[in-house]
Parts: sequence; structure tokens; C-alpha cells
Amino acid sequence: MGEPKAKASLILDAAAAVLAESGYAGLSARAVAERAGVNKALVFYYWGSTKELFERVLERYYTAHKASLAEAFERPGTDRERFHHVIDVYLDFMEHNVAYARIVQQQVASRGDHLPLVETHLREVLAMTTKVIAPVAGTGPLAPRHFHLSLSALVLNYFTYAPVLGPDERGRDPLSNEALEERRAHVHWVIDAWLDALAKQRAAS
Amino acid sequence: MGEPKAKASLILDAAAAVLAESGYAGLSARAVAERAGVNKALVFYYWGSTKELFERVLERYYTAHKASLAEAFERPGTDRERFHHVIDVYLDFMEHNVAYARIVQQQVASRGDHLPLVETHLREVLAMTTKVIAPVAGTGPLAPRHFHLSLSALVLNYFTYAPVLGPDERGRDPLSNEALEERRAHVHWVIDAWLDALAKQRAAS
DNA sequence: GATCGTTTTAACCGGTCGGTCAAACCTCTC
DNA sequence: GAGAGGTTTGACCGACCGGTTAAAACGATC
Repeated sequence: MGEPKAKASLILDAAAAVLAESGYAGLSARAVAERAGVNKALVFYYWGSTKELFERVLERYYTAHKASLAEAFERPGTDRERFHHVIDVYLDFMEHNVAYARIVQQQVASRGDHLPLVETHLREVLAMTTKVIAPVAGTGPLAPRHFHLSLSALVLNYFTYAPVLGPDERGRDPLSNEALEERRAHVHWVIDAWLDALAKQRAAS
Repeated sequence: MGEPKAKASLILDAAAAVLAESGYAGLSARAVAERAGVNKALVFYYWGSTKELFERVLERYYTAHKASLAEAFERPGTDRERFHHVIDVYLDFMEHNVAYARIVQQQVASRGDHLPLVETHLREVLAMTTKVIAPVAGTGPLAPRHFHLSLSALVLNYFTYAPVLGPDERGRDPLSNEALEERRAHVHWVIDAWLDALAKQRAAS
């Protein structure tokens, strides 16, 4: 009988799903308990409060996100190769954690009281990616910060917007493997276009 | 004495602000009334229900958004000029309607029941922008759909993510006029890089 | 100043929220 | 089988939710 997965973890998973669907304001202990198939009081028994539950969900994602990025950064190679590799890892991660993409987008857009945790995390990620971007970027409109924002937008927004736009011109689900491969190719094409333009600009100056 | 602005409109404005901050689940009649400095019952007197209020807020933004885009499309010029102009108008609109950017991002990311309205709108916008993108785009990873997603991501996400990252390397507020000008330059640079790469690709084939 | 339609208000309703608690349950040990 | 400890439950609380309503306040008209 005994479920192999502890109920505490079941609750955490359910909370992530609810959070992705309904945002922080919709993260109710009752909804989480119902989705987890568990008594509502258990949510408080294991996690204390909905706020703490929320923070634990974020923490779990943040840790995984940063770990995957950190690993990607250690890969050797040319600037261009490292750039492409980091983006590949980023795409992989989001592909397997679509709920995370949804949660982050909502949190950032809403700018509620719960923001500090998100803020800290995003700044750390910025600091990490800057190391890869800085060697090829410039200043002003070509500063690493702009490329970081643009790239993360390219990746994140696909997972949130494409499903809303519906099947693509070939009738494929935007989150199907084939469609995701196409998106991956698009992002890599974009990076190459940028790097080429940057190299050209550098050569001219 | 007599406010020039009807209370109905005050309520609508307040609703937009609450919506941007707390999302659909946080759009409570009480919060809206309080922010508008108005009795709670007035919300229902003028707008019927919170759901209708939500839809009116979206409608108002959608109408303005589509109108500004439609006007931009009529501008004559080369493909490249028209492309840049459409993006300029898009940036202008978001700059003056940051709350709209936040609301859309949250709605899209949450994928709740209220989605159909958002869905219809976004598909219409896609259909519009495709007319400008198609002449210069390609197929597969270079299909108009991908560029539409990438471009709208570049614009939208700046307004939601940049404030979370804090002041830029020169200590400026990301939503200050100067910082916004820099972002505008970045986006235009990106478009040029893309168009150049596309032209080169076309010439090679 | 009486009348009428519109606008505004306070009080109230049933329902759901986060959170608590005491009792029941389960499993293992002696 | 008697405890003991962690786990699970249903009942409950005050606060807040969307929404209704009857009455008050208001402005115009005569």
C-alpha cells in the first residue's frame, strides 16, 4: 500500500502545478490538497503555511536551474560554442520544467510582495550568463544585460506564448518534440546572426 | 468638487492596476474599490461582476493595441523601414501601457479559464504582424511565427524583467527615458542583424 | 419644496479562505 | 496488549470573498 513517494513531496508537486496555473494569489491550500489527493491539514503539517510552501516550490526550481547552468558554463570551447551550449542547456531545462517557465513569468510580471526571492535568483542568473556573454558583447545597446534579457525572453516566452497561439503552420503542437526542435534551431540561428553582426562591428571599429 | 472622470472609469483604471499587480485570481472587488476610492457596491453597479470587469479591462487594451498596430502597418516604405516602424510603435505602446504588458504576460503564463479572450487577441496580432514579417522571413526555423514570437518577447519581457534586475550598469532605472532609448536601440540593432542574415541567406540560395 | 431618476452607501448573505486543534489512526517496540 | 511517536483526519474559527438589496443622498425639473 505505502506510496513510495512521501506525501510531503506529493504536496510540493501539486503546489507547483497549481502555482503555474493560478499564480500566487490562486495558490490555496485547499486546491493544493485536492490536487495532491490529500487532507488539507497535511499541507500545514508538512509545510507550515502556503507562503512557505510557495517559497519551497521556487527554491526547488531555482536550485535545479542554477545547477544546470553552472554545469553548462564549465564546458570548454570557443566563445561561440560555449554560447550555443549554454542556450541548449537552458532550452533543455525549460522543456522539462514548463511549469517553472510559467511560474517565473507570472511572478516577474506581477511584482508582488513575494518578489525578493525571484529577484535574487534572477540577478544571480544574470551574473552567471554575463560571464559567457561579456566576451562577445559590447556596451550601451550591445551590453551583456540586453543580450541576457533578449535571450531569456526568446526561450521563456516560447513556452508560454506558443501554446496560446495554437498549432503551428504544419498543425503541430508547439510543445511537441518536432516543434521544439524547430524552435531550438531558430534560437541558434538568432545567436549566430548576433555573433556575426557583433564580429563585423568589432572588425570595423 | 466634481471629478471630471466618471467613477465607472476610475474603477476600470483601478482594476487594470490591481490586475497587473495580483493577476486574475487577485482581482477582488474590494481591492479594486479600495484603490479607486469608491464603495465596493459601485463596482457591481457599473460593471456587473468582477469577471465582466476583467473582460472590459482587457478589451480596452486590446482595442488600443490593435489600433496602434493597424496604423503602423499603413506606413509606406521598404520592408526594412516598415519593420522598424512597426517595432517602434509597439515599443511606444508598451512604454505607455506597462500595466498591459504585465497583464498579458500573466494571463498567457497562467492559461486559466479566462484565456479565450487573450487567445483570440494574440492570434489576431500574429496575423497582423505576419504581413510585415512574411516578405523577409523564410520557412521552418525562419518562419514568420518564430520571428513574431521572438520580437514580441524582446519587447514585452524588457518591461517585466528589467525592473526586477534593478538599475542598469550606469545606475539608471530600466524604465527611465534614457534606459528605454537604449533598449529601443538594442531592438533595432537586433532587427538589422536578423535582416542582414536573412538577406545573406537568401542571396546564397 | 415636491417629485423623479440616477448615483452612492451600509448592512447583510452564503460561501470559501488560511490556519488550528484535539482526537483518531498507524506502526513499531517492549 | 500497552505504550509511544509520527501521521492523518474532520470539525472548527475568524477573516475575507462576490454579490444583493433597501434605503439614503443627490441633482435636475417643475
